[in-house]
Amino acid sequence: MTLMTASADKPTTFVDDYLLYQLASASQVLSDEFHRKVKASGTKIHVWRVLACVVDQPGLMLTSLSKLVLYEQSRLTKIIDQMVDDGLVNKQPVAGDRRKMAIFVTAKGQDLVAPLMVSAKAHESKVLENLTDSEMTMLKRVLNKLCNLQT
Amino acid sequence: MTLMTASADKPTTFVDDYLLYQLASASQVLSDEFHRKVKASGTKIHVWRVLACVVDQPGLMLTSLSKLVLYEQSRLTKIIDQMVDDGLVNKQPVAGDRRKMAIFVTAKGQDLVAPLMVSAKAHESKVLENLTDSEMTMLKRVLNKLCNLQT
DNA sequence: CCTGAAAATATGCGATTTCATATTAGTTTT
DNA sequence: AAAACTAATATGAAATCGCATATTTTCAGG
Repeated sequence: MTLMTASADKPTTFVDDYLLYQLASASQVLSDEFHRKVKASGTKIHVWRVLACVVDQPGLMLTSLSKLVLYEQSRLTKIIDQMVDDGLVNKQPVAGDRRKMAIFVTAKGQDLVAPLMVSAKAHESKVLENLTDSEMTMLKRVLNKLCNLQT
Repeated sequence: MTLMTASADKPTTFVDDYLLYQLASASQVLSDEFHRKVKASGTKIHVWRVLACVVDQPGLMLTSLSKLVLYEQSRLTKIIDQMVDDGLVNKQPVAGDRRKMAIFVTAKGQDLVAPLMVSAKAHESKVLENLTDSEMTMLKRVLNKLCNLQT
């Protein structure tokens, strides 16, 4: 039999042994925890997310960035426009294709995101303290594997 | 040194080795995949989510259910009210505390959710085919551990 | 090059979500 | 047993999101 993942004594309910629920739950619980700090610092969650991604991969065009950030394109367009207004990022036309816009972080955006990235890594470390080294390594490896299955 | 999770050759970018991003990404990518099927069947995502949870743990009051479903309370109130109108669940006053409402699935709700749960498990199986048994076991165990850390 | 298809981004609007707070009910303290 | 506190749910207004679609530009075939 294949479905005996959880503790064998109590008959497992649906959601507790359903991978997509477990992923959503772990993601939400842990993210909410950190998001409280982000909000406390006066930054909106989506601004944090976008900045972290733009810093990570500067110069992406909107569509690619929307895949990285995991936000739908039209939503990201609106967020970016707002962030441009706020001086956090800028849109540069791409030479050779006048449709494309490359997104870069500004100095102001850098200043905003830098401490948050430090804080994010600190929070992550705290979370990971609860796992063994091998658990952590395997978790990250498996998560990456899962992400790259997308059909 | 502690932060060497990803392949040691390419200098890892921030998000790719950041647990909260990996969790969010895996969750979104895999959920979106299944959500396409849910939408195709004409059911809203949040209706699917709530039904699966109510079937799983019938009779929870709104607040407890909102924690299980991972939806904010006032949002769940509105969703449940709509679902009551649609005959998918019902709210029963709880004896002994007139504030509380216990949520149960109706026969119509059952009929709607049953095939989706089968489909969900089938989708999960397909996803899990890409992992070894020990990877799967450990993944689910670690995810549960992470969820229960919440401060 | 002209036409039709595809890609990248933008936009309008309806629907959903969130936030703060109201309301009602139970609990505790004195 | 009144006052103050806490808990459970509801509600209204503002913000956000998502869908469908428009617009502009590039690409591919004949």
